[in-house]
Amino acid sequence: MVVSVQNHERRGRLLDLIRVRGFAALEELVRELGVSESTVRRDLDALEEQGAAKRTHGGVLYAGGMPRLAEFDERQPANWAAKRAIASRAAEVIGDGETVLLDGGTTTYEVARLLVGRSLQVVTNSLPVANLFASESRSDLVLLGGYVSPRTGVCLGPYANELLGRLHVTTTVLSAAGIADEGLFNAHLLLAETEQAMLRAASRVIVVADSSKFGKKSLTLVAPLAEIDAFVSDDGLAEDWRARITAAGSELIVAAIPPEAADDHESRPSPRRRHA
Amino acid sequence: MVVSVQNHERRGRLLDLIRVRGFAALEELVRELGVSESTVRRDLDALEEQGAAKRTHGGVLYAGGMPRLAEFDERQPANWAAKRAIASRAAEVIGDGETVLLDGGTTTYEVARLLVGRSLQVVTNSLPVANLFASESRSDLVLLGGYVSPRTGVCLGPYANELLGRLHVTTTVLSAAGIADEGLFNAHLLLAETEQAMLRAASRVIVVADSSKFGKKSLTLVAPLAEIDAFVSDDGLAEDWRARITAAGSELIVAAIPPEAADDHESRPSPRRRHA
DNA sequence: ACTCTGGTGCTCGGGTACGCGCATTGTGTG
DNA sequence: CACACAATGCGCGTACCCGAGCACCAGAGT
Repeated sequence: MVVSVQNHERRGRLLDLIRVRGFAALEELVRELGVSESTVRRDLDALEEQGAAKRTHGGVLYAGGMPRLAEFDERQPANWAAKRAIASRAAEVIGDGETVLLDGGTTTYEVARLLVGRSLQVVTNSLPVANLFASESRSDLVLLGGYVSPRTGVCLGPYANELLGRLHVTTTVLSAAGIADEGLFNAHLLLAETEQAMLRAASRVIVVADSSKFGKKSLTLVAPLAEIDAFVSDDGLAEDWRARITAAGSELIVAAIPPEAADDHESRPSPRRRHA
Repeated sequence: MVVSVQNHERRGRLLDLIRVRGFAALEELVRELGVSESTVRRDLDALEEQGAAKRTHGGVLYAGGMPRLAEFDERQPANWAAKRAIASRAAEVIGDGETVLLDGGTTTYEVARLLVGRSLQVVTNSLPVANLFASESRSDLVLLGGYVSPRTGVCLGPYANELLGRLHVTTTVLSAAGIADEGLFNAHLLLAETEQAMLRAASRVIVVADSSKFGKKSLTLVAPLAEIDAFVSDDGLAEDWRARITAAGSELIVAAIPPEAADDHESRPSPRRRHA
C-alpha cells in the first residue's frame, strides 16, 4: 500500500494552511490546493481522525495548537466588562512613543490589547501580553526572562528582577489582587518582588483594578498606596474608597461601564432611556 | 439602540465562552446559555458587527485573536515534512527528566511540540516554543529575556546571553540557517551570539536541520562542526555530507521522510511514548 | 388600564454543506 | 499486456444551517 507522494504533500500543505490561519473555510482550501472539494473533505477527515484538526460545518479548525492558560479560562464575564472599560481608560493616558511596562493579569492584558498597533516600546513579563506584540512591527518588545508560572504565564524570579533593575520606563501598568489601606496586595510572593522592581523602574505607575478588588487583602503587600501615581477602576467603586485614594495622593480615574452597545453590562439598573 | 440588562449579561457570557474556547458550535451555545437558537444567532450577528467574533457555518470563531509571526506563516510545506520527521527523531533522543534548551526556528518548534507533556525542564528563547509549555504543569519552563525579534519571535541581546551564562542544561537543541565545512551558520548576528551561549551552557548539543541546509552558508558563523555532538537531518542528505559529519566527530541521525501517511502516525502530537 | 416597544421563540422556505456511490485515471505488479 | 488498487472528481439525495417573518410576552410610558 503505497500512498502517492502528492497525497502526502498535499496534506502537509493543508495542515499548514490550517495551522497558520487557525481556521479555514472548505471553499478556500479547495481554491488554494487546486483539488476538488471531495478530496479536501477526505483529507480533512483523515486529519481529524489523527486529532490534528477539528472539522466544523463549512470549515476546519486547527486543533494541535496552543493550550490555554488557566487564569484566562476561568475569567468571569461580569468582571470582564469592568476590565474592558478600565482598560480603555488606562490606554488613553498612555501616549505614543512612551516606554510602557505591562504587568501580567487579565486586566493588564486588556490594556495591552488596546495598545497593539500603537507606536510604543513595550516591556512585559507576561507571556500572553508578549504574544500580542510579538509580530507587531510598530512597537518594540522586551520580554523579561525567568521562571514562567504555569497558571498565569508570567515570568518570575531573580532574573526578571535583575533585568528590571537595569531598565527604565516612562509608565508601568500594574495589576493587583487586592487594594487595602496598607497598599497593593498580591497573591504570589515572587510576583510581588517582581512588581516592586517594576515600581522602581518607572517614572509613573498606574494600577488597574476593578472595584471588587478594593478593600480586599491578599497574601503579600507589594507597595503602599502613596507609591502609586494613578488608579484606574470602574464606577462601582465605593465613595469612601475614592476618597481614600485621593487622600493618599494618587490620581483616580473612574471608567464608566458601557451602558449599551459597547459591550456587556451588569450593574447599574437603568442607565437611560432615550424615548422621553 | 438600547439593550436590556439581561441582553448584555447574556452577550457577555456568550463572548466569554467564545473567547475561552476559540470556537463554539451554535448548538452548544444554545445549550449553555439556555436560550433559543434564534436569540443566539441574533447575538452572534451583533457580535460580528462589532468585530468581536466571526461567524461560520454552524458556529462562531473568536476574532480578537493573536497575530502570527511572519516566519511561521511563510513556512514551506515540502520542508515541513522533513522538519516533522527530523523532529520526531530528535525528540526520541531526549530522555525524561532532562533539562532541555530549545532554540528558536521552525524545526525546533516541531521538536518542542513533541516534547509537550513530557516531564522536562525546558529553557528557551523562543516565544512560540514558550507558548507550548506555558500551561503545561508537567514541565517547568524558563524563558530567556531580552529584545524580541518581530519576525522570528525569539529573545535576543545581551540579557539573554547573560542569563544563559548562568544556566546549565543537559541538552541543547539548535537550529541553523546553513551548515558548511566551516561549521554552523546563522542569518542573524545577535542570534549567533545567543546560540554560542547556548552551546556553552549545554553538556550535549544537537543540531536539527533538514538536508537542504547542508552546503549552505549564511551571514555569520556560529560554531565549528566539532562542537556539535549530534546532527539530525532527513534522508535527502547527500552521502558526502554524511561522511563529513561523522569525520568531524559528530553523531549523525538520519530521519526517513515518510513516503506515505506514516509521518502523520509517528509525529502525532498526542502520543507521548518513548522508544529511546 | 391601555398602548407601544423591544426582546424572545417558533416556523417555514431556501440554500448549502455533507456523505455516499460510481466512473475515471494513473501506477505498480504479475 | 492485463489486472488490481489507490486516489481523484462528479453527481445526487439528505440533513442541517441560515435568514426572514410572525406571534407572544414583559415592562415602561401615558
